[in-house]
Amino acid sequence: MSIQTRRERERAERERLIVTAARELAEAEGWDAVTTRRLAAEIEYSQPVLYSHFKGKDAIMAAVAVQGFEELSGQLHAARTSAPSPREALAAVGRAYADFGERRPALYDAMFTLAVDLPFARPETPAPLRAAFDELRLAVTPLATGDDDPGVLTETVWSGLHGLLTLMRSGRLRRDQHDRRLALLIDRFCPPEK
Amino acid sequence: MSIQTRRERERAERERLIVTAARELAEAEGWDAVTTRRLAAEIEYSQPVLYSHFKGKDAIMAAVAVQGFEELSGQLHAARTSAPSPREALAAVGRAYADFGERRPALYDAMFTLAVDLPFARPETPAPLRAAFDELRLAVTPLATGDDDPGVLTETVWSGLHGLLTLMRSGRLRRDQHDRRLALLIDRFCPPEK
DNA sequence: CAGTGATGCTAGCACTGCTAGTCATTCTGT
DNA sequence: ACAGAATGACTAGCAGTGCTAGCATCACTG
Repeated sequence: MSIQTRRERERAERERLIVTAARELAEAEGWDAVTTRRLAAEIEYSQPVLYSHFKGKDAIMAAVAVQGFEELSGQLHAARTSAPSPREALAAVGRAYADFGERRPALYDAMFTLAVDLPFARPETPAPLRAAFDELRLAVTPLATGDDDPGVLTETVWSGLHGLLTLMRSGRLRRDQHDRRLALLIDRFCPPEK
Repeated sequence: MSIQTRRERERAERERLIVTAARELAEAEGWDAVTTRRLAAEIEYSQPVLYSHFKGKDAIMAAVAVQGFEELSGQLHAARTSAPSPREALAAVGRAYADFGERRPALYDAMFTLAVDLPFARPETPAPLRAAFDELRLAVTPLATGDDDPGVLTETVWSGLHGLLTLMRSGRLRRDQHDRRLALLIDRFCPPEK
């Protein structure tokens, strides 16, 4: 029994090792540098070992993405709960989201642009994904007006943030205007001040 | 002289053939199906011919993207000018933009997510790109309030639309709520009704 | 101690974007 | 009109990709 469990433990550990190595390599040199050969060399195992843990490269990226969601939800939570008002909470969460995308571009891509085999907005959505989305929702809903559906509203704000990030990161938006765009977006999703 | 010009004409024609073939192949089967071998077979020339016209695959995709911008700006223009009021013009342009992204996903990706060697928001930005952005700006600016900078405002609306499209198309947003999100986004960028 | 199953390995497949070098065709200068 | 130059498309190949079949070695069981 003990041997079995040790095996499983070692196996789980190696799986974590793979995910961590993939993540670090991606953050350091971008996803293009994360090839199965390179990753195998990094963990000091042969290439096919990866496939005994994951179905393929996509699955490894999905696992990295889940780690990313954990980190993101933590940062959104911190930003939200340390703001004095709902208005400032939304602004802080928006900034935290944008900062995350800027500081961890590879991670962000795995979460929001590349890997597709993660189920979003579904019953089987992994917990970290839910948690991150919930943080956003908790920041958005206090500012909902009238008959806005909280889910739809949150998705729309999220889309705005995502669009700002991706278009800027791909060189399609002027970087020096980023803060103004971000402030403008958030402002438009706050009810008019009285 | 005439022979020279005929040569150049044939060459230009073949270049158009390449771009068209790449575009049609991408629209039919996605960019993954557009390999240099496949594309060469499609135009009934050998592979290296592509490299006598374009620096590489990216350049071909960029050329396809430029075609996409021409089409997009035409559709945005039609939507904008056939609307009776600025408010409805913006809504129509938003819908036209979203429709374009839905109907021509491969083209949209070449324009807004993949190819990077196109200069955006710069002095040397190709005309079709400018035209498309201008259409958006012409729809957005009439609804600007106070001290909004038109350029920044347009970029922000654009980002919102882009985020909605990309997140939905990658399966991260519920498809059935698309219209509500789009309406909500547009609404937030219209000044409060009197 | 022989047999059995798990496990990580080497080798290789089919494919990618891209390029070097060859060869036929066409144009140029005398 | 003909030798020489140059253009241009081709075949073949390189270095790399994700992934897999099959083998050899090891740890454990009866």
